[in-house]
Amino acid sequence: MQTTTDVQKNRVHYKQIAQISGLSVATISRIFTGRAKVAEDTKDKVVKALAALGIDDGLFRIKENQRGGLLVFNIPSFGNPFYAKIMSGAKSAATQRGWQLLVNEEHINDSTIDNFILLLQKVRAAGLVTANHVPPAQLQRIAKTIPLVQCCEFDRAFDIPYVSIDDSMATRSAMEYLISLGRRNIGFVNGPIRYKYARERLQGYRESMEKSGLPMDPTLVIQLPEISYNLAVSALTNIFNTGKRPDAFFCASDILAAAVIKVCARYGLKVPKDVAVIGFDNVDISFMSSPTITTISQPEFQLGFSACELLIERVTNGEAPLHNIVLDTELIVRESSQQFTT
Amino acid sequence: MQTTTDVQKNRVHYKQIAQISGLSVATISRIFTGRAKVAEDTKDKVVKALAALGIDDGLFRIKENQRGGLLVFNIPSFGNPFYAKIMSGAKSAATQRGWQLLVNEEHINDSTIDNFILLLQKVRAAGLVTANHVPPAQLQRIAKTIPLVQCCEFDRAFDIPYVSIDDSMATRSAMEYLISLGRRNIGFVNGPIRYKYARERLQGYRESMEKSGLPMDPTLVIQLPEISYNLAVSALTNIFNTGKRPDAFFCASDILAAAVIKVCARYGLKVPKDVAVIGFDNVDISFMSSPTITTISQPEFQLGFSACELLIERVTNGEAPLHNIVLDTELIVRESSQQFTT
DNA sequence: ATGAAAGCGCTAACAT
DNA sequence: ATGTTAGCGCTTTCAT
Repeated sequence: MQTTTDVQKNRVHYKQIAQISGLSVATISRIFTGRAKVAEDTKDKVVKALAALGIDDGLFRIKENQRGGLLVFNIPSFGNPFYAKIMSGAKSAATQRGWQLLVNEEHINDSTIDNFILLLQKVRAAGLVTANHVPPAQLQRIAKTIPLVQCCEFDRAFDIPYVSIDDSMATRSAMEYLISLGRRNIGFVNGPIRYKYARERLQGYRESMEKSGLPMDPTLVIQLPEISYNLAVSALTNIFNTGKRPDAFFCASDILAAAVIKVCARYGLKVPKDVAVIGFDNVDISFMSSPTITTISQPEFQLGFSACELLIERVTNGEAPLHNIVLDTELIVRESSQQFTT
Repeated sequence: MQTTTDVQKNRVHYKQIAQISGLSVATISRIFTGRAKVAEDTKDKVVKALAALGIDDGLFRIKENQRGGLLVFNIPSFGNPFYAKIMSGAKSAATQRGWQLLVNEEHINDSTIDNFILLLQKVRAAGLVTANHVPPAQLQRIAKTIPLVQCCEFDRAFDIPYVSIDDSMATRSAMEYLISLGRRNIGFVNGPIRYKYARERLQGYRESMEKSGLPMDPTLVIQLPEISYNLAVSALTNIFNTGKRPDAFFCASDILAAAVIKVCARYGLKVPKDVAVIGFDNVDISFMSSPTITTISQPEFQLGFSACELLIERVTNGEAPLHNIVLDTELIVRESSQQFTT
């Protein structure tokens, strides 16, 4: 037996297959590693031997086993639908090239990093994509352990490649649109500031307000400790209770935009007439809600796809030159910001 | 070198560690397998040796490596938020017991099964939970390959344990509630009929209608090929275009309920006054939507947790007696079904 | 293309 | 608790 902690029992050994098929263990080894030519006839013998051992997937395993290994995609939360399409994209890229991809949900920080690295070792992951915010110390530690690509959220510090968007620019385009509609008293509902995307969106918001000479009301800038509908509802209720009546909200997530719309309804404010609302991510909720939500669409599928491609490149090509990818976003105008709705 | 396709390079060998630490390979082996006692001093030596080799996670790896292996949780779609909490539950159960859990998204059928089994082999999965509909042939094949537990969706055919709810009963309770509100002309928007849950919910719907002596209009029973908001909108638009005006809809998913509400709004029908709507799953959208959606809540976290527990039991305890778990559901009444809303 | 046999990495049995 | 040594499974080399 080998390294494994031996949880999987009843493992079939080459010796057995060799005996049943009348071949040598060397040939069996060659077949499964795919590192040498074997005759079709010989393969057939092995397939039959496997069948006799109650393993019916022999043929495929033989054909495909020589290809890529396992990649892990880590996300902070299954609950945020933003990641769904990203992972579909990543999975496509992996499958196309004969690699496997599995997904892990974990907030990576000082207290979880040990177990996380253990996980990567245990499954013999060949590479990792993170869509998380990872504190610098942990990021560096991971990068030492395994080929790494950052997706969406990233840190430029350690020359780790990333695939992302320009959050600041995307935010400015949405803000300029809001301002062009005549909105002046614009609030901002943001996610956790430890995320780079949150810092960049905040910066984009500030720049747009300043550039247009609009006064910024700090009480209208909400920093939530996480992307949470309920937390956003509470925070906005507090604001409205103070009597403030902004005429627009830019939100760092569609989920937060949905919360704004809900609270507006409770206070008898019409969206978009009284309050225009813009979200971020173009998640399903943005077109299911009433009114439908104007939002910034990220190329999620492509983000995941490119991240995975980049990772495979790095895993196979050792020390390829570092290159990053920045993809375009798109403002999708829906009911929550239009002046006149049907 | 061993079995591995050798994608991961630069592997550290026990011999190296032994030389640097001045110990024997046997001791290194003992430390990593955890199958024998080793002195703390000795461990320290190894930790230092690992550090010298640029591996900084040595200590933890040593401490924890003796524990469980890898479990895989397979779901049909990342896009359906219903699975988010299930996976959190499963992950908790795994972590508590020192097992690792990764998630895979795959529709399992005749054309994907080979690659899927290859995946399980490649990552050396010790066990599998499926939340998918898996056709009988593929289900049997998987069960031969690896310890298996079914979660939510299941097939009784091959004595594979499952953790689920009573879909038929849950549906009847919702239907009885609708009927008690005086609704008589009740439509049903269902998911793909290949899913057992869809068949059971349809049956529950039929039984309730019959029991109450209500006439069933087959054109008001919609079978969608997948849980899709857009498909539901189209189907409902067709119905409303024919002039039909049911006074309630029971939906096999909150996503479909959201679609009903949207289409009702387009046709000037008030929810719940003109049309009462009930969904299924208590997904986030159900309380974000306006009106909020009455729904059947499943104990998602517990479903995932129990499925994972059951799996670990089966993996470790070989031939434990088969036992299944059926958990309770709860009807959560919200605005979309209440006669008088604020 | 295949087998025989040597080599390698890991584990287990035995001795201390 | 640790080292020695035998043994096992897999890969690779060499010969055919």
